[in-house]
Amino acid sequence: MKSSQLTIKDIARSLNVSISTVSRALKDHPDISQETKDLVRNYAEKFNYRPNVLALSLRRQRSYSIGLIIPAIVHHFFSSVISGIEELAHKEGYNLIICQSNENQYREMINLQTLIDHRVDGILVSLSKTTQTFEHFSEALNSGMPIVFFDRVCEQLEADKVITDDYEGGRIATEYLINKGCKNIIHLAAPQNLLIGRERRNGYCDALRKAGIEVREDRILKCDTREEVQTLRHHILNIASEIDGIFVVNDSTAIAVIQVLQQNGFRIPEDISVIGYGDGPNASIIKPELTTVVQKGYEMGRESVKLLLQRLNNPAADINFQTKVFKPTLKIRQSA
Amino acid sequence: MKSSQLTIKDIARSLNVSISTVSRALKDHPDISQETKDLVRNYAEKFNYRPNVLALSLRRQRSYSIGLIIPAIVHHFFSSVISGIEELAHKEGYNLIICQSNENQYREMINLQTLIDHRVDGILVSLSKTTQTFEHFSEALNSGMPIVFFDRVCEQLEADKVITDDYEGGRIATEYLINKGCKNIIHLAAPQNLLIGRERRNGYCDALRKAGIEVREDRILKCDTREEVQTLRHHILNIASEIDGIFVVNDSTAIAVIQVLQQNGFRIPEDISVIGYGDGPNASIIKPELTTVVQKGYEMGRESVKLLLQRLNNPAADINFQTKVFKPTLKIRQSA
DNA sequence: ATCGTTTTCGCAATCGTTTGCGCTGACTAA
DNA sequence: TTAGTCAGCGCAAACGATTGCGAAAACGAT
Repeated sequence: MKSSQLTIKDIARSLNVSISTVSRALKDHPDISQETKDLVRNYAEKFNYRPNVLALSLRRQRSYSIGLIIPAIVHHFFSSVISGIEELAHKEGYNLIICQSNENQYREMINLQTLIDHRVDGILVSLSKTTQTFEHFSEALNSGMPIVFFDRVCEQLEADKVITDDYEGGRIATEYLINKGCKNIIHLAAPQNLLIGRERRNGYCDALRKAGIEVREDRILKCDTREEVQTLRHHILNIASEIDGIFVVNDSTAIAVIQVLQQNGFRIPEDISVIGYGDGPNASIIKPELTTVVQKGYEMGRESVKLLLQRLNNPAADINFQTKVFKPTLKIRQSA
Repeated sequence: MKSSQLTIKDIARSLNVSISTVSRALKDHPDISQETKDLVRNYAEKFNYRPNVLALSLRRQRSYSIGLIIPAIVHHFFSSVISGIEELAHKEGYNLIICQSNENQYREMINLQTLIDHRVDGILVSLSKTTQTFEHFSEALNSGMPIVFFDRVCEQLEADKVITDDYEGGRIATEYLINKGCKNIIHLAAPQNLLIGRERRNGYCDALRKAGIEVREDRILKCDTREEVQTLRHHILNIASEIDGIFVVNDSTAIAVIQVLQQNGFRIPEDISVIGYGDGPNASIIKPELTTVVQKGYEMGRESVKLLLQRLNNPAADINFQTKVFKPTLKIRQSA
């Protein structure tokens, strides 16, 4: 079976011309006569010749593929980013290799190495939660690999970045709660090693301060998954009666919190208002529908590719790294 | 910058040995003296030599990467399949190239060609909704490309397959409704060109017949997205008062239906029982929580890779195609 | 008939790696 | 001394494609 693919060598042999003639004929090189071109092209078409991308990449020293390292595909935000990336990448003739880090620094490092080994032309990265050191990335950057970080980026790394203004996101969410009359607002936060975690938290804190509300450390809980909500269930319920607002770092955690509170007799938003972050499809499934900060995954994906392509298509000259910032907005529904 | 990666040629030059010696030293070939081996290996390690995967693939005529064609990453079922695939594939040293067809036959064909062009060793496919012809796949199969179809498969194609027993799924869901006392059950179905669409429908029909309930064509609606629910909104509401049960072909559609019904005063499950299909995370967010047929995405992904690897690792001898069938179960919650 | 041009094509190197085979030199055995 | 063995290494082809350069025809001009 496995009649392994037709090559220009095969065509050359069959047609009694040289390999180079076939190559040139296929790409319409002026040195080749029309007659020969037709001959070669008809043959190629008839037997469905397809160039070997591997050989091409080797020869050109360019693979026309880009790598993506993402914490987890199952999160709606990330899968919508992927859609944006794919869309544009394919349109520009690039192929996408996707790797999941599963929120694990070690896997992330392996992924990075894999992509480099495959000689991708550039890499798109959203950091894993557990990533604490960044040498793997700075090494890659220094060796000349173009990398664009998106959403979960790292301040210390000098590179192109695409982010949402998470400080702003935290601020507008919290201010909305304050304006609604909330006085005792807690924050369920992402790990603070992530910039997005710090920024959203800072936005929350500053909004409180600006309103003259004391910022209490015991009202900021590290809690950004459904599972963690279960772990912190008792603690949350203990303080639930003293609070009237919650700003949660992502939608699925917000939903889990709402469920726990509802199960224990708290009414949302009458007793406690809740705001999420992300605006995924779940936000409008939960009752009450979730008020949340909207994050534009698809657009961020596209923008990341754009930045990467800019770098790929320009000579190494441009050393100015860019950071593209998306402004978050608040989608007001029922939960706050 | 772009100090393009170190090659064995570079090492050979620096160390004043031949290229072949470097190659052999790195892979512990007995012909090379320990001394030389150490020399080469130390150098390689020190300067972080990494073999060029492209060159290797070209040489070996094997890329150690497998392709995946999937309708849409954003669906939870598919992203969990991906996780299963990735997990096993990476463990076995294979790299994954993911393509989305976006439920579009043309894109699917492009994806297939792209993967073949990249000389993947094998391909995993779940068909797009709009795919009506299958020559692209049969051609690829005939040319010797190993392909495993999963979930959305095609009867006519002779290949390895991984499916859930969708007939059974439709049957147990419908029987459960019947046992709950439902007499007037409608079915919101997937496109009937998809085998899973036909099977689930047949399961539904047979369950009705077995219970002595007439199968009415006007009670089977083609409707498998949130958007279509909106389109059919009026029709659904018109018949809502005559029915007491709905078997829906997937969770998100089921949820959309519940929302529409609730908005119009129908109580779930008191007035109408609803059963979904898939058991994604949304199922336990909606109120009432969704009773649904569970589909094991992660496991199906793993199994698909297993079948593919079997074929890759065996000589072409084995012509017997296998079909691995997962038995669906019913996750009973509140909506039925 | 001779020279110069132009058209049309082939040779061979190259990308990074593997691998069959042959070669050299040291050593052993007679 | 000579032949044979073997350890240790290099040459070169191969994988599939591109491309600079040279070369063989064909043709016109003188």
